[in-house]
Order: sequence, then structure tokens, then C-alpha cells
Amino acid sequence: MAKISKANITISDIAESAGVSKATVSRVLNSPELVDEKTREKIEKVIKENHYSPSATARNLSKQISSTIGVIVPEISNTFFGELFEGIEEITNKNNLSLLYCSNDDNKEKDFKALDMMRTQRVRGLIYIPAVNYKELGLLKQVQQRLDGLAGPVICVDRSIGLRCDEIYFNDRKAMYEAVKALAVDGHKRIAIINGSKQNVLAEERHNGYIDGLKESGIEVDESIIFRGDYKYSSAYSMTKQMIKLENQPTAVITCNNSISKGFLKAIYETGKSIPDAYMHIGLDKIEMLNLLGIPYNHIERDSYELGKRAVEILINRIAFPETKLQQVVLQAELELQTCRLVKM
Amino acid sequence: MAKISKANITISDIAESAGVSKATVSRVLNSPELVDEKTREKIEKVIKENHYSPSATARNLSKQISSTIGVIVPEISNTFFGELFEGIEEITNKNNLSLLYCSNDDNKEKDFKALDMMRTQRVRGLIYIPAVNYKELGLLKQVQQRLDGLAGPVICVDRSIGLRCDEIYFNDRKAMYEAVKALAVDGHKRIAIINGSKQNVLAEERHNGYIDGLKESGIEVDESIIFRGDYKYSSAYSMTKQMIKLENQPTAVITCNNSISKGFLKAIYETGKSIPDAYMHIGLDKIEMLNLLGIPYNHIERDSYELGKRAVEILINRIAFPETKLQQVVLQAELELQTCRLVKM
DNA sequence: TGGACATATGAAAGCGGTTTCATTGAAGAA
DNA sequence: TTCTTCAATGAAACCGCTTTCATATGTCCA
Repeated sequence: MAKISKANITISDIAESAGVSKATVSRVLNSPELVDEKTREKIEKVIKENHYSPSATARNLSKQISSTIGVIVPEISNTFFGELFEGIEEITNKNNLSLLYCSNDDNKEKDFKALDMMRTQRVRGLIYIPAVNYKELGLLKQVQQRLDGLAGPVICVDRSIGLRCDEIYFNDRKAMYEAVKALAVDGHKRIAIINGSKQNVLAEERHNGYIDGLKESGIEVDESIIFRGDYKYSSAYSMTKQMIKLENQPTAVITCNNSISKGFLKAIYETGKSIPDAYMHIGLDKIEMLNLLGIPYNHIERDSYELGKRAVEILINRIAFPETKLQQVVLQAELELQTCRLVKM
Repeated sequence: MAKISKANITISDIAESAGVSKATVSRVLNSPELVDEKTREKIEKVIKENHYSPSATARNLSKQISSTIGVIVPEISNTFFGELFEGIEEITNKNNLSLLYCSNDDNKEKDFKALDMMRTQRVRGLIYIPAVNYKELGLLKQVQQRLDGLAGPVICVDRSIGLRCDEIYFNDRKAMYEAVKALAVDGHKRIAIINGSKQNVLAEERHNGYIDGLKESGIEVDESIIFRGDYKYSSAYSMTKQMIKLENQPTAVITCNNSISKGFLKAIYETGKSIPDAYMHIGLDKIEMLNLLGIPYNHIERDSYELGKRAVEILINRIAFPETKLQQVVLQAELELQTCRLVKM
């Protein structure tokens, strides 16, 4: 029972040093109640003395399952996803699961590569935010095939593109509908929208909510104030500049994620205009700093930390009970209007 | 060569279906030049038809190395770390390495747990931001032991606590020194600092830089305007409130990370004061939105995306050449004073 | 006293790959 | 023609762990 002088200590070393078989050591590790107390204590002592820690690789291979959960996310530096990720981590950590991370940059090729990696890594389950609207592109089958090839179940988060798996997302359409209605009630008749591309499901959802709201309020759809870019700061910035030059100005603007909102605000402030004097504005997702500084910021609030936590819980449940019916969980996005002043008419 | 009807296709299935041995299939996967073209094509066809993807688990076990890099980070929702993480991901992705993520919440217990997990997972290398200043706590040996027990090398990022491994961090002390000097040159004699706790190395570095700057400028150190909290928003907020009540007010304030800066700003704005009228202010790390909105924000700029990229490069290099001398890379933090107005004296 | 049963342990197979070593056949050299 | 060399492949061991199955020992009861 002397210290083992070796770089990589294995279960065999421990067994030998303790004078027992590998099987017994393995039992101490996995179901200690099966082994005699004296034997167990002896083995535990050897394990401790040598700082032995069993290899997850070997264990996973042997058990035919891994202890890691995969996550595929667009971009982690957007705080919406950053907080989502923290929510995920809280729960996986509690359950002693590791997290394998991959970003897809809203990009089909990277997304496929990420899925392949998750396959190769045989993750126990996958938390998946699809990069693009594969349904629209006619690639749904290809993606589904990849999901089916995974070792574990998948939960599709933040957007629904028609994949055969559990889903959890916010009710963006309804929230947009309500945003438009709130603006209409305040007297706005020309409500612009700056949105992501048609390839993005969420953009479509939001677009539809916008249309719903207009119709309900008896406002005619005007294509000239419907802007579609790519959910990125820079495209929103240039579209806003474009909008500012329009002859027939909107009186209110809705921006469809926080990067777009930032690009929009940048363009506005650069031009010397201000919110809400130039335009009434409602953004999607909060922008923490604005709130902190007391700058009015009407927005649709979505708690992504909660989204992350719930997603993992559903996934873990699915792993435990693979055969139960697939579920779609819809979280409510809340319209937070802090300073929705009336417009002069 | 018919389609294999089976859930988990293994290398043996492929071998059988192609009428060759496992060894040959393995060669096609790893060193195709060793196998005859015809055989190779046949095998590749079978692989493709069956969507076979080799198990990383099995491969890792067999090769005795894994293909994943571990990352231990305080909190991913702080954009400093978010961008750091994206930098990391860019390089690992290029090198076909997976990323195993773990947060430590600036918390010793979680940090140790994370290290143990990295050990168990046998990561190929580790990117490590230590939770606390273990040197100060007398726990350096324990941590070093954990690092030594890992399967691969470690790079310690963003702070140096005296661990035996490669390191990369910003020259915070110098940047702080320069910040203080710039304020002194502008006529400030009472410069407050809101900082993290003494347990945090970075906080100490920054503190020292602050003291250096005061001394160099012939300003006496005044403990009553040196605030120490925990690098969190809320503690900064309450310390600022406390500061505002002080009889002998400072004329300038330095805040030592972006969470502290936010807490500080919140308290300031809430009190109806404004920057830079109430206090001249220099923060550490940028706050993106302020810049966007044209709100003046003097700060020390640290490019964490770059930090992440460099860290992985060093780590990969270390994996390739384990015996070369350990390196310490110091990146320069840049003082960005956008509107450093003179104070009335 | 002997048989049934429970408890504690070990031997060995298996997880899905890689790698070493041996074997085979063909090409080139003598 | 025979010997050498090399390219292509397969058999089998191995990586570190889990798990099944068999065995040994002890306990209980008839």
C-alpha cells in the first residue's frame, strides 16, 4: 500500500496496491454498498493517498454513455446568450454534467460542423439553437438526420423550426403583437420595424406578430418602413441611416433584438436625434446599461437565464424518460413600457 | 455492402460491411495514404452510406489523449469574459478541438470542483482563470497539485498567482498607474478607487498601480477613499452611495472592472449627479453601450478577444512542445481618455 | 449434517477504437 | 530463377473502466 510511483494511475494500480481486483475497486467507486466495509475503507485509503481519479473517457466507453451535455449557441458575447448559458451551467453543474460548448455564429456550415462534433463526442444530450431556418432552406431533413444520429436527445431552444425534438422558446409573436398595439393605442400610425432576415424563424415570428398588431389596429402595412437585415449591429445601423432619410417618416420604431437596437440607437444619436423625441422606440430584449443610467428604454423582456435553466431540466427529464411525449414549452415575453409618452397628433 | 441496420454503428460494422479488418478502416480514418486506393474508396463509400462517425470516447481512450480543451472562467455573462471566450473558441474551432466549459463563479469550492472535473475528463489542455488568490490563502500548493494531476498543460489567463504554468495577462498595474497620473496632471488631488477584494490578485495589482501613481504624483494615500468590495455590481453600488456621503469628497474616481463601473454609475445617476461634473471618472474595461450612445467614458481598454486567442495559441504550442521554457506574456492595457476635461481648481 | 441462500469477491469479456507485429504477394535486384 | 524489399493487410493486444457470471465462504434452517 505504498504510494504508487507512476504518472497515470489507473484502476489496476489501485487494485494491485490494495490487494484486490479491479472489479472491487470499481464497485467502491460506483456502488460502495456492495463491498465489505473493511475492504472498502482500505481501497478508499489507497485512492486518496494516490489522488486517483477515474478516467471519464474509459468510464464513458465502458458504460456506453457520456456524462457531458453539448450546447450549440450563436454567439456568447451577446448577453442574451451569455445569460442563457449561465442558466444552463447552473443546472448541469448541479447534476454533475460537463458542458461541451460550440458556437455556430448563425452560420450553416459552422452549425453542421458543431453537430458533427457533438455526434463524434457522443454527448448525452444536446441543447441546440439552430443557426438558420432550415425549413425555409429545405434542409430540415438533413438537420433532423444529424439530430437522429446523436447519442442522446435534443432540446431546441429559443426558436422552433419544426424539428422532431423537445422545444422551448418565447412567445415572440404575441409580444410583438402587443408592442404594436401599445404603440397604436398611443396614436402611432406609422410604425417601422427593423428585423432579421427571412431565413431566421424568429424574424418571421416577429414579423408576423408585427403584421398581426397592425391589422388588429387597422393600420395598413407599408413595405417602405419594414427593414430586414441580419440581426447584426452594423446592418441595423445602416438601415436606420437609410430610414432617417425617408420622406414619409415613421413615428415609432420596433427593433428586433439587442444588437439591432444598439445599431439603431447609435445611428439615431449620431444624427443628433433623440429617443423618444424623434421616434418612439420599443426594442426586443433589455439593454442593461440603459436601464442603469436611467435612460428610458421600452422593451420586450425575455429572461434568458430562466430559459437556459428550463431547457436543461427538460433535457435531463427526457434523458431519464425517453419515451414520454415530446413537449413544446412556450415562455412569455413581457412588454415593459417604462415611459411610453403620448405623441402629439 | 448493404446498409447496416443498427443504432450505433461501430468500426467493426464498417469493416465487416466492407469486407476488411478494423485495422484497415482505422487506417482510412487516420492515415489514408497507407491503404490502397481501391480499398480506401470502398471503405469510404461504406462509411458515407452509413453516416459512420468514429467515437471520440473510444479514440481518446485508445490514443491516450483527448481532443478537448478545458476552460474555467468566472462568469460568462460579463462581456469581458464573453469576448475572451469567443476568442478562445475561434482558435480551438480552427484546430478541431472541442471546448469543455466550467464556470467557477469566483468561488474556491466551485473552482476546485471544476479542476477535478477537468482532471476526470482528461482534457488535453486547460485555460484557467483562477477564482481567487490562492497564494494569499496559502492554498497555492493544493492548486498546483491539482494542475499537476491534469492530463495536459495549463495556461493561466488574466491574472498571475504564482502557478507553475504559462501565463498571459494584461499589465493592469501600469495602466492604473497611468490613469492616476493622468488624473493628477489634470489637477486632481483626491482620487478615490473602488476595487475588488484583497483575495483577488488583480485587485492587488490594480491597487499597487494606484498607489504607484499617487506616490509618483506626490499625493498622499487616503484610506477613507479607498473602497474594497468584491468586483460585483451591488457592492460597488452601495460603496458609491457611501462615498457620496463622505464629508471630504474625492474629485475623481477610478473603478476597477466593468461590473463595479456599472454599480458606480447607477448610484451616481440615481443621486441626480452626473459624470464628469460630479466626479471625473476612469473605469477599467469598456462599456459598449456608453460608447455607442456618445456618453463620454474614460477607461482602460483591454482586448479580451485577443487575450483569448493568444491564450489558446500558447496552450497549443505548449502541447506540441512540452519541454520548452514556460512563458509569461504581458499584454498592454491602453488608457483611453476621451473627454478628460480640466477640473476647476 | 446437509442443503438453500445471501454476501463478498475475482476472472474475464466487452466497450470502440489504435497500433504493433506478422504475413502475404508482387516487384526489383542479383 | 532465387533472394530481398516493400506495400497492403489482418490478427491480436491494448487503452481504463464496468459488468456479468462463477466461485467461495458463511449463515440459517430443517
